[in-house]
Amino acid sequence: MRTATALETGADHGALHSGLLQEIGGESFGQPACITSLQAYRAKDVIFYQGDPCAHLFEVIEGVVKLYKLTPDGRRQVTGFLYPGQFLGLGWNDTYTQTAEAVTGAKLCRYSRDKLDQWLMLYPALGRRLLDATTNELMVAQDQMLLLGRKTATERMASFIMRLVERDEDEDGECGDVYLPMIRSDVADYLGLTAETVSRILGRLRDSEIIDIPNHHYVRVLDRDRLEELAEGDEDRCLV
Amino acid sequence: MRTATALETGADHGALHSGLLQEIGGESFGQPACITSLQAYRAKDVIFYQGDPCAHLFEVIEGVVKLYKLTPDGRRQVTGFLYPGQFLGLGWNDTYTQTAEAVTGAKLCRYSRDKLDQWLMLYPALGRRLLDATTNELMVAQDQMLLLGRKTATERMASFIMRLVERDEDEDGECGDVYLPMIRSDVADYLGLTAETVSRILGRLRDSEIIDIPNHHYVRVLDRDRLEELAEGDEDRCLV
DNA sequence: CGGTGCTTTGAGCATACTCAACATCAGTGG
DNA sequence: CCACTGATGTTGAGTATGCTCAAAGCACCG
Repeated sequence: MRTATALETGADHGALHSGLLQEIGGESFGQPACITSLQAYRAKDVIFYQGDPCAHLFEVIEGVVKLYKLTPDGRRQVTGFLYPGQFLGLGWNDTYTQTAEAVTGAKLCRYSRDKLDQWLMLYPALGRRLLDATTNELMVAQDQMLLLGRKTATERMASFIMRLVERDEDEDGECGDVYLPMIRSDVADYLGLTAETVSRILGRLRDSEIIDIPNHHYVRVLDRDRLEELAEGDEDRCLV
Repeated sequence: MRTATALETGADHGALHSGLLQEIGGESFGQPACITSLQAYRAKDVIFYQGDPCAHLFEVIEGVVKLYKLTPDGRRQVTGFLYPGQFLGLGWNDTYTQTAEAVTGAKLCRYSRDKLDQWLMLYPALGRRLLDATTNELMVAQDQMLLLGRKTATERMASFIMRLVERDEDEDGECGDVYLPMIRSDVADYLGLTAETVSRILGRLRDSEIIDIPNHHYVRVLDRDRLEELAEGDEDRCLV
């Protein structure tokens, strides 16, 4: 397990992207090194398995990570794709309740759960930061429940693309193509569909000239308004 | 056993069930009254609407509350049924992202969000309590995503009943009938099904002698092992 | 009693799935 | 550079699960 080639570039950790530590005062805490270390993963490396004892909390610094759950007979539900600034291993259990796997090459900041527990009592701002991150994940999860429980395949795809578009806009005002680092079956397992259906719907959106698909890992949005309508599901619901 | 009737008058509030205040020291904070007040609701009363400005956080003291989201065209997804000790209005937004409605008569403790914000910086244990509650909700939400995205109608119903059974066992070691305060269409909107399908599956579970249904609001589990198998979905998947 | 709201049951249908074939792409080694 | 390989993506035909629509059965309550 934990194939993770963990290229510990532990030289310059601490400072660079770690929102968590910045929040509670950057380097000024004496030994940040004793609580944190930077880990590097290649695409498809597993960061932890569902069921592993969980001693760490991770923060994505760079790259994209997917979280998923499996049923005993192998069906899979991807519960989220995590981008820089998001946390893995939230949930203070003995073991992880899902598997985390790098989608792209990724760098994660790793925090000791024990230390974090202690620090939570000392630095309220740290607790506040974690609480905000967690409530945010919770609200995203609730949107996803609506998507999985009540939206059609087309609405799910449209919602998914719209979210990525909005993420890019928030991030860097960029309005270019949307990057899909994950493969079709990952998208399918995230949206509660099959890979075939994802492929078909993308094809239909392309034929309707709502999007263009320059290659398998990029989508260009041609008609944002129409896509948004489809995502919200206040209209026709289907296509063609 | 949580009968729906509850509606005692709030003469002796303050002390009784409020986990949040107990955690940070009970009455010893000077004016707990300035931050908290006990509210009573009847079944079907709306506590807040999706879109309302949100000035309060609520804790269920007694009764059952449902949370749901609506699409523009009226489809509904129930995101949770909340029991005593659980919080409504987690998520620090300007407005509530879902509607909260009492399923049974209910008593809620209401906290001012502004005060809570201040207190979070003063009392780390309070932040810790909220963080634990939120991560717990998040993990339940992730289980629900697996249910909505990848389980069959029968597995969804079995999972739902099993959760209620386990809740009752944790609560009071009780092994009697499971109480379903909500109506069929609430269950349907929680499980991503229709009321008809919920009814049909319950009927089939009854015919298979896995459960008995003494009346619309109670389910007796006759074959717990078989129900658990169905819930986990490692076998046949269907029934009959 | 006659409502009204909830539940159950049935018949037919639609959406997304399954299974299968084929196309395309990325990486590898000759 | 090309041929080979395995992984990924697309497309088609037929099917099944759960939905829609409709009607009838119940329970509760004035």
